[in-house]
Amino acid sequence: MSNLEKFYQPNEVEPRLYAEWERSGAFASGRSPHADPYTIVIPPPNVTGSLHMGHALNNTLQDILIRHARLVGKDALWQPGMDHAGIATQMVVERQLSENGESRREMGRENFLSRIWEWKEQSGGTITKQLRRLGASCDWNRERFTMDEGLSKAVVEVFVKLYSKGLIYRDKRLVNWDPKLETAISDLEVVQTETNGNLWYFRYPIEGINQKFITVATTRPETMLGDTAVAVHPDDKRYKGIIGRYCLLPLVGRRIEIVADEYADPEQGSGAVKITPAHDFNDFEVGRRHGLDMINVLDVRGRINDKAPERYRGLDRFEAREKIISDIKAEGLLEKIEDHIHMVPYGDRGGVPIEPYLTDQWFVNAKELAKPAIKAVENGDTKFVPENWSKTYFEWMRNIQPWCISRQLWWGHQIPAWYGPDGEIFVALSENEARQAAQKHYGKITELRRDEDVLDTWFSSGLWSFSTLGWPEKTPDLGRHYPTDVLVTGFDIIFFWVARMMMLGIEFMGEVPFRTVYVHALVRDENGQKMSKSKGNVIDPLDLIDQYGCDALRFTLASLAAPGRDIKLSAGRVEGARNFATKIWNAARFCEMNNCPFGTEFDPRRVSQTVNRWIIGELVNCSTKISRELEIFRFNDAAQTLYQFVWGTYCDWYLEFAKPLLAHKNVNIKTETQNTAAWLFEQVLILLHPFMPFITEELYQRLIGGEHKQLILGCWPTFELDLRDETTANEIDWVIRLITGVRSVRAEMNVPAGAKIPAIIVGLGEKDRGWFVEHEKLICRLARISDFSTDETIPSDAVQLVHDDVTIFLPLAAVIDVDAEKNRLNKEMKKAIAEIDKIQKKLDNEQFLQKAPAEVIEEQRLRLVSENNVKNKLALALERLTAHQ
RNA sequence: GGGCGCGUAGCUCAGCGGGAGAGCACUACGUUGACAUCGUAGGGGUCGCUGGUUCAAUCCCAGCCGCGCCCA
Repeated sequence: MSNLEKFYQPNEVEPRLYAEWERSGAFASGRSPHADPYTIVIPPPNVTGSLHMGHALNNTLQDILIRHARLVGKDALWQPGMDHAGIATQMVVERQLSENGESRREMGRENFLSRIWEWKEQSGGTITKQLRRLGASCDWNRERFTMDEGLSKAVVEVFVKLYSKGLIYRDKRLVNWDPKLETAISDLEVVQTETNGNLWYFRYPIEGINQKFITVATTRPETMLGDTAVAVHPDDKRYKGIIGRYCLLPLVGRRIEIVADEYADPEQGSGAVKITPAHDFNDFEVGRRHGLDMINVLDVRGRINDKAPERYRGLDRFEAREKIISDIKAEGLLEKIEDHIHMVPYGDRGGVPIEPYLTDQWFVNAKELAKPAIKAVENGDTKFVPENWSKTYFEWMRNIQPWCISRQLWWGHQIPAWYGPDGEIFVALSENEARQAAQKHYGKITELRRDEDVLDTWFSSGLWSFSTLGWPEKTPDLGRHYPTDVLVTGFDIIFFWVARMMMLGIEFMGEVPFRTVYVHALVRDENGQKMSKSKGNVIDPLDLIDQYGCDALRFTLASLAAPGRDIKLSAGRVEGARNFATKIWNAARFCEMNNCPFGTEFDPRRVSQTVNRWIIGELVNCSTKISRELEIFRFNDAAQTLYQFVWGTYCDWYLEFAKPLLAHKNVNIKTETQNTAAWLFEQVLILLHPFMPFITEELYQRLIGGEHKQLILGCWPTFELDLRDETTANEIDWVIRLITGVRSVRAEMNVPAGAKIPAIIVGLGEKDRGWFVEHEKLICRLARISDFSTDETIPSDAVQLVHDDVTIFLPLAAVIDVDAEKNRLNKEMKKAIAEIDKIQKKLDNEQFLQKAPAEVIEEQRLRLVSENNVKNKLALALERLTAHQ
């Protein structure tokens, strides 16, 4: 009997084992100070976040790498943590406040921030608990947060240094402005959304020519209040005569010049385009080229400000749009309205259309920082896997824009800049230093005002790869774990995060932050749709864990993680992986029932039984493959290799082969097989552990007993390749194919599965005779043969199976349908002949013989011989059948 | 418009120069003492289309058709 329950119970096992791992310090790095370090920093999830499928995939892959590294004896560090998610967090807490009728402005900055910290303590970081459910073996004692003291220090340090090098500067530029959140946001946080809108054609009167107009088309009429020019293409004949003249801006009355600029597209609309430099990125450039005024007509909330005529002031931008249209119409200046599909930029957090908005902000000179970051990928200091993603990286980096890093929020790292009364800027590590600098500058103690803005969250997460290791202190960790080995991430944050870590890592550490960037795909639903709340097709990884167990989910994600292709996830797939877990569990029960002694010394070299030697050889193959596949991040291949080996080889064949040996009366044979089965299973558990940590740990501990250490801290097997011997592999392959062949014929002939039938084997040569003799009993057992005769007298009415050089006769006089049997043999014959034709054609081709490599030719010759062999045997069989008739 | 990628069995996908593969689904049979969350066997593919390179193309190249994604 077995001590193991009939089924594996993930819900019981997972929390128990995880707690044990964590408590025992199994995740902690630094346990083997002399081993090579292996380091991964987690892409920090938002403090507001909760686990979705993308996280599940991302962290499963990281955990596989980390657990593998740990098992191969490296000093593995998986550095966990979260980022403070400036906008998202502030929104969450503000929403809470408004439910209580409070507002952040009323309570003031300090109170608001302490409320956020309170919130963080209570409900922030849900995701780190969820990562535990995923089995993530992060070194939790080292968990960091972008707003904690050390990381904040790093942020200030970086800001000050970059400022002093001129790489951070203050500038008045157009930025993406979110009127709902009242802050600048980054280009990357803007989602271009296709929208059904209109194109309004307005007629602007030309000054000095009665009743003459120039027509401009716009998708945003309200911006006309800030127009400072109309542009036409210099080659556009229609407008040649009026370049340099002025029009009178309707409703406003301002004189604006008609300028020639190639930005105006003669094909678009009327060919003339209104220019609003303060409210459009393209117009901004035109404005710069022509020295135009930049008139900002909106306030921070997107309402018309007092730069506009009185009657529009205070109107929301969309109310203003309506009013302007109707006013223009009333003046008879509305030429026409067309339907128009165009892209409207939305803020991805606030969800409202963003405005290009002219303000003073802090910028990073990204172009400068990008130079070495581009070079590092060009010369291979950092490699992308799949390699193709480097193109995306280059594309972005080579066209990089100044990075606006200031945000008009309260939650975040406040910018370490102070202003004097005259606007003089003092950037310093502390207020004290700023004061001293100011005193020096002004020659007296001067009141300073600190910049109220905070930094973009990505500014601090850009430092993640070294700030988490203790920088700016010169910690031993920094020397040991930087550069990290691999960054595992989705392609969607190559720009946000990877690029910025590259730039900042190189700038401050003098070296790339990671050797490899492994970019995985997106997880979609089973129809290939992106999962989204609005579509209602979100699959919650925690639900799948509840339903099928964590290992099943992990194994599924790993199997589907083929490079360069998105993952279509369905529950059916996870169910399959759950079944795999059950299979593993039952293999363990089998070993246990057969008293296989786990945890004992075993020397695979001292094994005598062929099937035992064979499975050891297969294991060597399997483990070599997996090591290689993990090394090159082929998670899907590694998962498949494991699945195939455990289920298709170990369970389907080896355990079946082992059954008679486990019941053998020769104690040596029995013991050897018990030992082999147990040892092999232990190796399998280790190989599986990175993918399926819970079931493997559970079985390891249950089977091997308390005094042994945990599997998580076990030792990844390495084998000498000569443990596998090809002769044995060929031998068992011959046996397997023979058994399969007999089974196949039986099924086709409708022999009842339970019936044992006799067989005659003919044509054994020296080599296969030995194989046959050794495995006869096994073949009988697995092919349900009552007994074999090697008598050369050929029975007159039998089904004939051609197997390499031998023919097997199954005397099935009673069941044989001669025609059906003829058909069967003819079908095989046809196949053989087709193959022979193909090969013969090749071998008859002079060019082939001349140009193909010798081993290819030889291979074809061998194939021809063996196919001919089969063909002759089949011919013989057909002949016999006809004779019988 | 620029860039990246994908069209291989009913579905999801590996393979990517020399014998078309896996899982799931499907069909038939099956309680042989690990496992029905299982076993055994089987059917099913002009590898999107058209050209080219090559002794040889699902694989390389070009064009086309269909479908995604990213950036403007």
